[in-house]
Amino acid sequence: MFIEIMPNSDTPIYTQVMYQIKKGIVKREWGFGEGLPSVRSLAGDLGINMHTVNKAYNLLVEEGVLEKNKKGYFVREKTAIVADDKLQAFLQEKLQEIMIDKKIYAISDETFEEWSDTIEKDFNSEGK
Amino acid sequence: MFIEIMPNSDTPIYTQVMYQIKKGIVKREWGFGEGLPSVRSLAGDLGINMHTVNKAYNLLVEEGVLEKNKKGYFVREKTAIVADDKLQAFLQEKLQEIMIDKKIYAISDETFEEWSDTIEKDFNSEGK
Amino acid sequence: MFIEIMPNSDTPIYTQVMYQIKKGIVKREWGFGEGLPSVRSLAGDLGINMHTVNKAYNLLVEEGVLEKNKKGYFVREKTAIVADDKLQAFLQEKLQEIMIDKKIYAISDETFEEWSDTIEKDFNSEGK
Amino acid sequence: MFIEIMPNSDTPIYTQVMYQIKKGIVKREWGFGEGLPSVRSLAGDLGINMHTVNKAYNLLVEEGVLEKNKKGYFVREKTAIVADDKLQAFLQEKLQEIMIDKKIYAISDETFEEWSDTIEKDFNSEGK
DNA sequence: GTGGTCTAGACCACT
DNA sequence: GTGGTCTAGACCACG
Repeated sequence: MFIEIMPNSDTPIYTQVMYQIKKGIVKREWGFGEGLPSVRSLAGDLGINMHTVNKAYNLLVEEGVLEKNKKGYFVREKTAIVADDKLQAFLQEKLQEIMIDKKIYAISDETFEEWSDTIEKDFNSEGK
Repeated sequence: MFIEIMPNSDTPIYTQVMYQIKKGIVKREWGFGEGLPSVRSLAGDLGINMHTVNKAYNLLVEEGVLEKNKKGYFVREKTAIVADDKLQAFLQEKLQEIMIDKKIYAISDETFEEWSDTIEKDFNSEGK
Repeated sequence: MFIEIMPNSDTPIYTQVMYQIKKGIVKREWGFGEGLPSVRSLAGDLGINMHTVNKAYNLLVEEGVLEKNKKGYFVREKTAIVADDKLQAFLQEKLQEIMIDKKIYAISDETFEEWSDTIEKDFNSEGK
Repeated sequence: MFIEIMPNSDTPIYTQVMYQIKKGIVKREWGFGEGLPSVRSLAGDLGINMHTVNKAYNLLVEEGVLEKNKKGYFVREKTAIVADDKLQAFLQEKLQEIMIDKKIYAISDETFEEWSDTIEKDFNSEGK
């Protein structure tokens, strides 16, 4: 799996790590039940601090995406990942924000579709 | 126009104000060239800090949504509002995040459509 | 409120802080809705690190005991504090452990009652 | 005797083993003076590391619950098992924590009694 | 002034 | 070798 971090993005690093891991799961680069790299090794690979990775992992546990045991962190079984009310509200809010910006900046449906397709294709592309 | 602020949301207040204003424009509650409430009065109405409103207004000027002159802030002509590269990248990133969460939490296309429709309807509804 | 930390205890400091805060709520030294000391000031008072207090506060938010907004951390309304299954299982496990030790070490019911009474009295005593 | 280990519990495995053994003694599944399974065989049965069992056994010797001789580990005579100050303090602290949580989460006396009864019944039930 | 993020580095617990 | 805890200190975002 290729995790890319943009240190200068407005998005906090731990959030980026979270999404990159979720993306890896979506792309099936990590199967259910599979173990993730250790906190320290991933931190080393990405050139970031251990605590930052740790925070990302723990938040993913809270979200129900990962689980941890005494050996480390693992991808949880798919059946267990469910969006609670708070997360659904969060997604709806985010969706509304995008739709507002789409209107305000007069981004055409075509452009928007194009973006979606590119992302979707990325999901289905072979991981590294 | 009704601006609703959720003080306990994770979204910063100035961001909420920005989106509520943009939404007002989308809903045509504010026409192009129309003046916005003064920083002080809006802050008073919403019960928030003057600096917060000020920040929201100024960021909207930066984004090209508003313009400022000696009399105050005004909605800019529609033709002038264009998303620059940075904003486009930001929107694409946000779109990717939603799509990742949609997949991870196995949110059905139907549910997603439903959300979009609700938001869309809100855009076309009569503002209070 | 008097928070006492035992740096040499086996119990992690953040756990101690959590229980001291809950105890303060039980003793009604902190009312519902009341604000807690800032992360940094409490850390200063206790002579511990800011991050440790922060962790305690955030875990209490997860547990539903506190809530946070942009101004800081607050005691949540009592009605909202409910033990979920995991927490109930945890308490039952802990209860079983105590009962096992009670039997093994032949601690008399009288001694045990005495301990409970002392703790209960402490709950009802005037805070600092 | 049936020793059940929950690998995903927050409680360290050696602690779980310790309590399961104490529980076995309470349930009189192991009489005083009786020998315990060898470190290797128990570790094998439970599918855990030998060192982990070893640690549990040695800590129980320290606590005065077991004694060790050249032939292995044995349940010590009941009269010899006494809680020292440190252990008493530990139990009182644990008791206080449970009582705090009971109050905070508004767990009723009835529920609590029920839990105690269930545990007590387990103590008196026929072992496996 | 409040919390949030990130880093660097140390020591410990568990298996 | 894995994660957990704690510290010290810096910089930033928010209101």
